[in-house]
Amino acid sequence: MLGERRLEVLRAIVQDYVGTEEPVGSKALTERHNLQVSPATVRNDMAALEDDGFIAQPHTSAGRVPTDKGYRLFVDRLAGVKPMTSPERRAIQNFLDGAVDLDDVVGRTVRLLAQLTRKVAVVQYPSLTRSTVRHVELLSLAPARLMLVLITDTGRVEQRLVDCPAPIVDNTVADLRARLNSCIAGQRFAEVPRLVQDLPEGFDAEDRGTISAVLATLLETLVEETEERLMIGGTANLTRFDHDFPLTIRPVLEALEEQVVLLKLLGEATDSGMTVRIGHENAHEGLSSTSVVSVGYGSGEEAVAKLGVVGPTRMDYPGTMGAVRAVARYVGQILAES
Amino acid sequence: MLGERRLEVLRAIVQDYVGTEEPVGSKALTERHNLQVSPATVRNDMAALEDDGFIAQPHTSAGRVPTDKGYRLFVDRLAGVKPMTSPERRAIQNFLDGAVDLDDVVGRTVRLLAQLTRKVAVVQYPSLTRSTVRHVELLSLAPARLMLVLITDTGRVEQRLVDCPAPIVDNTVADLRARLNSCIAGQRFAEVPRLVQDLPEGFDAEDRGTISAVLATLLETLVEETEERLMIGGTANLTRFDHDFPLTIRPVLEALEEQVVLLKLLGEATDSGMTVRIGHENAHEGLSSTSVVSVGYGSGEEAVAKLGVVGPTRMDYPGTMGAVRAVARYVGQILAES
DNA sequence: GCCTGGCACTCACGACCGGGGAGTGCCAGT
DNA sequence: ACTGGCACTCCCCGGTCGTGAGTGCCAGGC
Repeated sequence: MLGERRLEVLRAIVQDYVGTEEPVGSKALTERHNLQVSPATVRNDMAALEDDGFIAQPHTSAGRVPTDKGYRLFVDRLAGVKPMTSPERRAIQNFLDGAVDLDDVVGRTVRLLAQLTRKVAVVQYPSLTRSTVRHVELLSLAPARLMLVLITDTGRVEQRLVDCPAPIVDNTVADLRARLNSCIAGQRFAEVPRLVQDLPEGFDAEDRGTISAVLATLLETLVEETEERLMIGGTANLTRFDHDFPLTIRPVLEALEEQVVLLKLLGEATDSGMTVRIGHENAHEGLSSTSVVSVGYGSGEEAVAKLGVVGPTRMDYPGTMGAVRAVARYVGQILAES
Repeated sequence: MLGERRLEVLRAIVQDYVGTEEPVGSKALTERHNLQVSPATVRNDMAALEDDGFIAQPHTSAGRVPTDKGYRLFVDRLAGVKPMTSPERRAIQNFLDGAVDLDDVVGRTVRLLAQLTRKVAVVQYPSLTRSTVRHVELLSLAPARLMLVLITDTGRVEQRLVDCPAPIVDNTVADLRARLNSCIAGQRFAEVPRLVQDLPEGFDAEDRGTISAVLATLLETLVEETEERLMIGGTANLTRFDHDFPLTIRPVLEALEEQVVLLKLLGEATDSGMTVRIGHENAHEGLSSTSVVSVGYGSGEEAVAKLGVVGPTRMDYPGTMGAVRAVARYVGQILAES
């Protein structure tokens, strides 16, 4: 049962608080925003908003501060996504265009996001689950030792050593390489296990053990590398908001070092659209006074990975969301080109 | 002109200060360490040490604190390297033994160092400059597009796309691959430019452009990848000593994000033995109240890369140096095995 | 019924103050 | 050359107090 004006008051409180970093009072509100009512009226609205849990006061007779719930309402109903200006867009594109390989793309993206949002940036490497195999290479390093190299369409390269149960001749290796490639090149990872299933049958019995070892390693690589890697940056920005939370910076840093936590964090984001997790909505308690803005990105229609930023709950949501969305788009483009 | 006892006093001051994190006074010193003299005598020594710039007092009539110069003398002449206990050694070895590939080795090393020293850990990827080529692979992705994959003896894999000036047939690719490998496999990177110099001459004129492109890319890769990558971890440990430097943590984080700075930092370390850079000895001003302990590591005799930790100048130097040295040794072993 | 101005009340914050204590420098004595 | 004594310095800690922003509530006006 929130009146239109009350929502307006909440919006004003969020905006002012984000700007000033100080609890905002009724008088200041009426002055800065032209709500056409008196402070007293605003006070009534504030009392109501507080009853509903959207705002809170740090101490009796201090100004009001938005709660997690208040921010939630703000992002859901009151705030749009602030689009980037065209100079900004150009800067993003220019910066990302200079990348030479996948590591560089991810590295640049992290730096860009961190700089743009002045927050901690997290970028997941493009996932292999939805990727396709570009090429598989087999090299014999020693009579009974092979190296398996897997190249994906996102430009990622993975290599594994394979110890063979029996020596294998180069011709067989070449044969296996050719068959493997004709079998799975261009195919999605998910399809690979099915496709290689019958492969050993075309070979001599003595080589089958080796073939199986190779295939086992290949499948293992596909699974293992589905556990994503990620890159983070901009941790120095944590100090930008630490005077509010001198105690909180520690658990945040700790959480950021645990890849598992971060992957889960990004993973929670729904595939389509942007996800904003505010304060206690984050499962990890070290992040209970931070918000996470994340979005999927990809070279095609589907998202192949996620990226996002971690900042204080008191953040400029529209601006941050705009930056995150813009960066995600351009990274997608870059990946599609390469 | 420092008497034996004065050195002893300095050592005691450093040890106490590192332990208590508080300026240490003459009385406390005589109590905790059995210097067989009275506080007054110690005061005289302290005055002399202060005149020589080894210690300082934060305020008049507070205790003394070691200066950078004091720490320097301490590590140079007063402190040994504290060896790890054998359970610790075993733990290190066990932890590192579980690594599956190079990334994993480096990742584990960073975590281990950070945990062991409770400081920020920095580990450089094994350098390619002294590495040897294990294998070069060439794949044709499209009629006029090749992929070059370089595999090193340290298990590192680099790939590059090569756009060919003219289409090239698979046979030629295979031929080139074979010749390249027989030419440079097992050779040091530094030798490669000389070795491949005459390679194009064995091929048809029409393919020479492509061959040159491939070789150019190969050499470029060797150079580019000599610019090292590195991994850092344990930044959460910064908060462990930040109550001393609440202002300083920011520039430290910033310095840590600049790979260039870090590489230079590690690079300064001499190849043999451990290097300790104390406070202002570090070129980067953001690190002027931190010390860096670094050492080279490698699979053979020579160091292929460096690793180290960054912590407050007030650190347990013997213990830290012991941990760093031990980790470097075991990483070297692991690399040699793989 | 909703909005407004007025009013008394609450508290965080910063300034000020004063005692206690750890530490120092110096000096005279052994 | 070392020691004990002594006066001095100054940080730190706790308590007090004034100020000001902000609040809740109430009575009155549109």
